[in-house]
Amino acid sequence: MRRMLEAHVVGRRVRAVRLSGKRLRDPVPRATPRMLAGRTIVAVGRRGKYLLVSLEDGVTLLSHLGMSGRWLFYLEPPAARLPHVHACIAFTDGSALWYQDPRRFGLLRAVRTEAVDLDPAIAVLGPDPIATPPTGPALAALARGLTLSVKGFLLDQRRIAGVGNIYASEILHRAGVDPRRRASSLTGAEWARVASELAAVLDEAIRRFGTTFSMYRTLWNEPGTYGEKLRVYDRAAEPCRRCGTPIRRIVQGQRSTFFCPRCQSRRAARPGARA
DNA sequence: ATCCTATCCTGTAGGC
DNA sequence: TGCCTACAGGATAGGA
Repeated sequence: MRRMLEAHVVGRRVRAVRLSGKRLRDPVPRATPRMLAGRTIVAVGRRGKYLLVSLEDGVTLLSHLGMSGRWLFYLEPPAARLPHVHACIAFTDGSALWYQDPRRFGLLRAVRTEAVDLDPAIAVLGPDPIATPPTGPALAALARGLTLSVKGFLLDQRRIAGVGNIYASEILHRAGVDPRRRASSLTGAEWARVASELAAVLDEAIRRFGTTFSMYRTLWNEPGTYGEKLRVYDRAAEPCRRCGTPIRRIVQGQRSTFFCPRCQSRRAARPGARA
């Protein structure tokens, strides 16, 4: 989304902003429209899952898509109105950016650019694995002493910022690690595999514009194509693509986890591993 | 500090 | 067809 927004909105000047008035994760501050109006977008950044749309005069629009949020860009906004649109940013050239979010778990607020890192949502984030690809030893250090599961570890944005529920399952399958293992119990070799698969999965998912299995769309309302690459997510009872064993679905911390009980066991033989 | 649970909200799929 | 439950890409407050 950062890359798509960068290509389409940098250089455009905000004419006006309309809000639905509905609360998202937090209330959208009423000052947001007047902080953006009249200013030109100069860059689009990202920290973990948060988008940072920065404008002139040191103003940044902070945004998170939550579970069901999407940004839609229109050269000419449609006359028919969509449901669940909580922000319409109209540009001076007639184009527009709309924020749509049925479940309203997203976040939207304008902040001072110099204070972005102090924003409570941003301040708690751990290292960003795309900006700085993690090494095995670095992950092992972050996990030292923790009793939570390795799946829970990957999902915790305060430890690693940016991995969500789909990619956590995918990373652990590719790394051959059981998601139920305690994070502190992984060997150095296992952390090394998690680190490299984490980087590989995020890289390919980004190149494919994300994973659409229902609601998510790109900036142009098209599905992302990483769904074609999924090995375990949403494939309960289907055969593992590597060994044919039925994929299992379990629940960890109220979130679904998908894994192959054979490939992701401690004894599993792994491709490329010595016998 | 770490962990676990419940909660916010709407839409959809599947069983009956 | 309607009615019901379960579940969905996330983060956080509050309690143990």
